Amino acid sequence: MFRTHLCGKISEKNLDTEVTLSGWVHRRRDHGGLTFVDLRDREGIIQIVFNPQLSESVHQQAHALRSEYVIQVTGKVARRPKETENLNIPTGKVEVLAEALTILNRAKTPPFLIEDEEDISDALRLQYRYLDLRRPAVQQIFIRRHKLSQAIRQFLNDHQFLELETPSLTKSTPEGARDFLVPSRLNPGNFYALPQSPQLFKQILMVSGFDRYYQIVRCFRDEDLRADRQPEFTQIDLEMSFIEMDDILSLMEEMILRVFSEVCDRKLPSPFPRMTYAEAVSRFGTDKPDTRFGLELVDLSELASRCDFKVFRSIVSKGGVVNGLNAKNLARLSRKEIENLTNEAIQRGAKGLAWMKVTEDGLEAPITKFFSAAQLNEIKTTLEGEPGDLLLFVADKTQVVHDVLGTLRLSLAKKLNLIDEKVFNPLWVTDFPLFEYDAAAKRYTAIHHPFTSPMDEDLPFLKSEPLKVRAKAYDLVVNGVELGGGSIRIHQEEIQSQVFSLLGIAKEEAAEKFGFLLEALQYGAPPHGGMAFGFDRMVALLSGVESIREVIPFPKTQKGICLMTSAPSDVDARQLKELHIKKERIL
RNA sequence: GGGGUCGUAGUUCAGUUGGUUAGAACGCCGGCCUGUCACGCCGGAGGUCGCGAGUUCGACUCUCGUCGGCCCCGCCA
Repeated sequence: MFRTHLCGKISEKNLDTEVTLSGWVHRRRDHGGLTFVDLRDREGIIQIVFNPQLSESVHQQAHALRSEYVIQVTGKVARRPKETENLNIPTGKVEVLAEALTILNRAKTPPFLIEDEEDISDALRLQYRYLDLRRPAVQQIFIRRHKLSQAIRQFLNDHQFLELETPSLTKSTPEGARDFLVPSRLNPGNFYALPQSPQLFKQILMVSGFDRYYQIVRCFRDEDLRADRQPEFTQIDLEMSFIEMDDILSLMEEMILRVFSEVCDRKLPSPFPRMTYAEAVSRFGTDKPDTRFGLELVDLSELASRCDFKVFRSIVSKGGVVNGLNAKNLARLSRKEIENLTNEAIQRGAKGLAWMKVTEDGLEAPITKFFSAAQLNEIKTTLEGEPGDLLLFVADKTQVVHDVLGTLRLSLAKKLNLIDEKVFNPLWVTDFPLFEYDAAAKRYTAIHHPFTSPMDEDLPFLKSEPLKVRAKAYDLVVNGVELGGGSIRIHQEEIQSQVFSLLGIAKEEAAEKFGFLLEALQYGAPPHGGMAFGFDRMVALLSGVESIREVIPFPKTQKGICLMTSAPSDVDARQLKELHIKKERIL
């Protein structure tokens, strides 16, 4: 038997009992006469004392111990002498007096210390991920990840959802992200695709009558990586029949409330506020607003159209907009610092950044001369300017203005320390447009996906003004992070055909690409809808880390490489031959 | 595909205007030490300055290229 207890679980309850522990040597403090070893396992750390008075030979053995050796120790649990208690660790009131020691395995000196605070480069951590994962703080993240998935499963099980599996080797579809392809040996020249999500399958499961489905499932997208994007990631995927939007929003809200409270003891405001897409974009410049702070965008187009500042006036007359943002207390910024803000704006696509400082005497800036006293006062009032504030303005096409000020808003909030890291601000964003217009391709594209149902009252606009049609789609945004999204699906073939034709997908093409779904919808599809959450993002949010790499056991670098295994790699010529694949360098 | 940033001992980092022997801390190795817990003290080893080319009498330092990590744009529910 390797052990009777876990290191971190030893307490005063075990006093005077003999225990056997197995674990890693966290640290050794060799005093010559007396040697202390901190023994670590998943549950924590316990101090082992090697005393020559207890056993000369075991004390001698302990001299050979080194960091990360795997050992087994047997001894009595004893209360520590009063003045030597260590209240920094949970087991700090007791220690184990070693009577026997077995070195189960030696260890090379690790490339970095197995310590929570160690500041190690990402590259090294990922190369030696197994050592990185040994760090207690890192393990906590994965324990939390486990608890979260269990809590979600339990909630969904309690609500009559069935966990059903969908294929990982499936069919490539044209919409959305780039597919990862898998060559088929049995079908020369043909490829499977790894699923971007189980979207089509879960709808078909509804047609089959399973009523409620869920899966915590791996998804794949072959796009460039970001801090919050990995080529393979995990979704909480679910779908329900005979429900409307409000049914699903309230159930999902209940789920989030419950699991956040169970896993991290976090209480969220309830009910979650709701905001339309239009409102989110006009107030925050984005469809995933961080509502933990103000700095909202204010539309000044009307005022701009009647001022003497040519830049503003001409942009408005050409159909653009002018928005302002009050950067509280930033009038102290130097010209250089304002220039930095301007550069940030320009990087985001603005032509420039106009500004005014609010002083006791009113607004001050080179451009104030283009405005009447009344107009200046109006600007100040509208933006709620108080002395010491800096007012920023961007004039451009609507999307550019929103994009620039939305980004600036976030970076200013960081700069001004306006974000309370302890707060979770959930928000439902609803009433998304169904389509957007792709000017380059001269066609409409689906904002969510092509199976999203239009709102009933907007159906008349499908033919006349497609951009006016709103979707039965919804996103859950927390602190500016899009945690999940979903929609009520189209279950009627006629509407689906109309949408396809607007998307420029010909009947034959639609039939070829996802004919199986279209056909299924004709055999009595129930009204249905669903949602998918980014599970990695959820764990990251609950763990307070920026990158989802931190919450994925074996993540890939920005170039899509696994530094531990060196995947992807070259393969044997024979393997390629079997797959009917020939490599050719395309220059 | 593009922009930014970083790369020096096992690790984290410093390194002056381009100057001769590249430093610190931690870690590692050896010794001493019976109440430490980031133990302490003494001593020691450890470097292709990411790689390649160029400029120069001389390059860690300047230039160009290249490789890799990270952040972002494009791309992406």
